[in-house]
Amino acid sequence: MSNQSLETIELQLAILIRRLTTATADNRNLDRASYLLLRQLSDSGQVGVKTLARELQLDVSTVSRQAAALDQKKLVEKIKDPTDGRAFFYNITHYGQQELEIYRTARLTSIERLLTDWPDEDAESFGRLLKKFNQALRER
Amino acid sequence: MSNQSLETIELQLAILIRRLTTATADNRNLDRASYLLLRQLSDSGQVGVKTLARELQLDVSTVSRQAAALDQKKLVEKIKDPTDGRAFFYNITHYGQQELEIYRTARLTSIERLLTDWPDEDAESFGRLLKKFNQALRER
DNA sequence: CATTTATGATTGTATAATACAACTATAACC
DNA sequence: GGTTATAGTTGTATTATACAATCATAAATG
Repeated sequence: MSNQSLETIELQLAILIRRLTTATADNRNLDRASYLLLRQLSDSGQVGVKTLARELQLDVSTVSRQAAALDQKKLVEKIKDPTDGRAFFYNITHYGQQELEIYRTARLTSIERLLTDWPDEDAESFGRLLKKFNQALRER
Repeated sequence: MSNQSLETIELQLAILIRRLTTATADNRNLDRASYLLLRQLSDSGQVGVKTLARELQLDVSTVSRQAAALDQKKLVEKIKDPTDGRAFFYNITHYGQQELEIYRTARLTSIERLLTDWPDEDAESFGRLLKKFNQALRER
């Protein structure tokens, strides 16, 4: 790998993360943290915070608070595990599913706006490489 | 642009930002915020917080605090603007320059480790596309 | 030239996202 | 049945950020 490429990636990642931290701070609906948690629940529902924390690679305490916040807003419901007195399941609610879709669509739209004049090939590569990079981070 | 690409980018960006927020939280030297500020000072030194805030697209108050922290650690020095009683310059110190290099090298190394078996072409594209995306974000 | 307005910077306050440590309640193990 | 492990929550701390208020000085205005 050329050193030039490496240096570009290093700097641009630093910039990107700062930019996105700021940019996504200004939403009134779902905050970024809740978004991924809600997505995860929408997919692999019927799990507790421990499992979610593992899947999302976050501390259990973090997920516990985020899940409590979603519960508060009626986006999920917390159900006692009948077979284990310590454990709970979370289920996304119908309302949660709707809100998730709304938020996701808004995100898609705003990203689409950023990419308006990108060649298809660039958009395709960017998605693929982001995914590949995340994979590498996850396995690290 | 295919909807598939868009959806991939949307999700992978959300994951990336979470991952990097966490991953870079555990360094003892320079925190991420200081890093970009210090880089900026290393390049375009002799400017005050207002200019820095504009360049970094951050609120002035944020930069003011970050700069104060760098000053505290002797990584920069704060100099009164002789021509304007309200204003200051910041200059990176020799020590600051050294620390910046050390930190940057460490970052390069850890990213390089992630990309070990990436084809050159992928690394090159990833850097180029990140930069392009940041550009789009900046101009938004 | 005196008053008002604009500007550079700092500080107070608030919020979001996170981790680690301490704790509670229940289950599993021997 | 006592000890250890596990699911989850809560207390506390840190980092990064923004917005609003404030301070001091400079610039503009009449």
